[in-house]
Amino acid sequence: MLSSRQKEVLKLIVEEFVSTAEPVGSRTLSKKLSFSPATIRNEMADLEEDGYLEKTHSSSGRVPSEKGYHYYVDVLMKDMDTTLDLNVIKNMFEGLPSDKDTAIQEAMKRLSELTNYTTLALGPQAKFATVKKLELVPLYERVGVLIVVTNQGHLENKQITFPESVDIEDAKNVVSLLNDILKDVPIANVSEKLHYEIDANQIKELMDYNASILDAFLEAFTQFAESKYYLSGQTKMLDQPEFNDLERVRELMQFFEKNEVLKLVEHTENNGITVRIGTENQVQAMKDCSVIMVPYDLSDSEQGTIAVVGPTRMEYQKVIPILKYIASHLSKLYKK
Amino acid sequence: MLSSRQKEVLKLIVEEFVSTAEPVGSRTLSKKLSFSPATIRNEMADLEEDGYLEKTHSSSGRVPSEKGYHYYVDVLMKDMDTTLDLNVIKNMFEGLPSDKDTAIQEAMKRLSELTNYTTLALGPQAKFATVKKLELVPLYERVGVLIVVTNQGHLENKQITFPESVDIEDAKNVVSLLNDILKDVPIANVSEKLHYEIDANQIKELMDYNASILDAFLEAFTQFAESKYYLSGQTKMLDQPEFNDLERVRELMQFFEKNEVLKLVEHTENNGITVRIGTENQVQAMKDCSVIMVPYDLSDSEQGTIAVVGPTRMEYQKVIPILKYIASHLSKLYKK
DNA sequence: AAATAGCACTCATCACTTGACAGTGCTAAT
DNA sequence: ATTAGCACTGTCAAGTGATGAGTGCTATTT
Repeated sequence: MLSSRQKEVLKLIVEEFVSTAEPVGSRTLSKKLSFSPATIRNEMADLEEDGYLEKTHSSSGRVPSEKGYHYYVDVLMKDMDTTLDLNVIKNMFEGLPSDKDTAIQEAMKRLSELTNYTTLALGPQAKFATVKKLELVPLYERVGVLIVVTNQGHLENKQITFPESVDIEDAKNVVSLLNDILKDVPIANVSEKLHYEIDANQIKELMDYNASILDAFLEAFTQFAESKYYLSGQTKMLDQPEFNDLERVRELMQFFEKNEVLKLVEHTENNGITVRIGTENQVQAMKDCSVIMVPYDLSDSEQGTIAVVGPTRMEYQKVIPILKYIASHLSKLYKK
Repeated sequence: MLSSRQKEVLKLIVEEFVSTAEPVGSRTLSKKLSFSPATIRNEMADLEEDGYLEKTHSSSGRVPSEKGYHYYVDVLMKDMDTTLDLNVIKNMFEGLPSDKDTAIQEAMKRLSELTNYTTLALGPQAKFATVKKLELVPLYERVGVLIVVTNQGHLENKQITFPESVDIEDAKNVVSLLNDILKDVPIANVSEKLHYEIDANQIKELMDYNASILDAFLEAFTQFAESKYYLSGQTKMLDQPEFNDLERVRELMQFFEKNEVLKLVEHTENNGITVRIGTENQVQAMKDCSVIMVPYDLSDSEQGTIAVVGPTRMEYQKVIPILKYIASHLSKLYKK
């Protein structure tokens, strides 16, 4: 258990380091607290022993450790006044497009501008979506587009080229059959359901003579399950002094380029705000970064996640309240 | 007019510099040509006077200028044997997905891996596409999705929320009317046509009582005209020694992040291969980069562009033949 | 006349030293 | 319990000198 003076010191070190990016020395702190540098040094030595602080080299000032940051976020911030200036985020929701997907994308762009950190949004998970309608639009001979509309208004499409042996009218019949079978079936179960019905029912007759149509249909559905995400303000990260190393920048950009970003927001059981600091992210390229994430609801069946990514030396105090606010308001925005 | 020895020297300087990224000195060249360094120096001095070469500082080796690169690409390469090793690009087209869009995306990824440069693909321009079918799928009360399918199988969708005063059955009628009116109309002309018909015809009656439906329709179409592009291997650029400067990297990444990449491939009248070197790109962030681009056809009405982006010190000799090959084969791939 | 050897000169780069500076830990004094 | 004093440690920026690659020019060779 930390003494209240230790808390005070830790808090000031975190805040000072967050704003200056320089290790904090005892002299600096003695100006803000009415104790001499020597006293502060003793407190700092204790905090370091307990793992809340670290030194960059033997005679440097102190820097918060992951544990230190966590204590700040979990304990110290709770006692602080984190009401936020609504003027700041007022324009956050102004004039958002009516289309949900693009609205969230746009909101994340703004959030990135507002915070100067990289933001990540996981589109509403299609997991819970169900099939609303299937449609096959013939384009030209033996080529058509299969369109799947979900109950949430998302859609997926896939061009299908039929083998010569297939009559496009037959294909249309298949689609109309599928429509009956798959209506209101959750996307995740489509594949299963389809296989089941094929074995049991008359589709077999229709499909049997060419399995490739079915494959095309199935492919369209698996594609559908892939989750989409939007990354905004990747380059904000480059403005952080911790990324003035070329090797580091390359590692980071390669991480952003690969589709591994999703790993960052995996395993969020908690349905409030989650803060992952440094190595907690389990990703090499993010070992000195923090991710703050929060789920949001667009409707009863649509849930997504938004996240802010920055250096461990992140303005938690500023970002967390904003993120909370946004998550709750995104929900309201489309629920009514 | 350059003497044949000058050509030889220029060619070797370009190739040497391309592979080493170090200014080329006379001693290096004298090993490859049977002349003494002094002789080479004289030739280099002449080439510099004529603007084909540059020095990085008063006593450095020579580096090709933009003019030098251009001469290499336009003149010297013509005399060279540029038949390419088909084994290398053999797997380029293997197992590409049947969906055109993702196929091109995937092909560009492979091209980026193969060349180690950043690649850019402009999806088939929707400009020439015409409307094949409109569909309105009702989702729940007062909300529906409008789907537009083009003759090329692309589609666009937009969620529309109807005002209370609108009956969704009316909306369906409107769509069916629009279907008749807009069928086979080029996307680019839809807006015009729509306005014209509204003034002239019976839609007015249907729409008049709430203009916002129409606005939603129109918005869907303008959105549609936006061209999509795919950028692959952005970070390949970071492997180039010319980008070992942090400021430069930031500038580049910010350029990639903004949607300005399209500026690079604008104004390509030529319908063969186009090479833009350095400042020819008219973009600050690309002033020491080259872009090699080539149009491709997917069908009579679908045309796109693929491009390779790298430093001016690019392996033109390697990239140009590959790009030519790919462009012509992409065309064949889907034309049959 | 073309090619080359020789030489003085120019820059960039690298390793090294040096001094200023910010900070610490410890001990003794308050 | 707090603080003043002091020796010590590591970082950083500036300055220095040696090294080496490369040039331009001129005189000489072929």
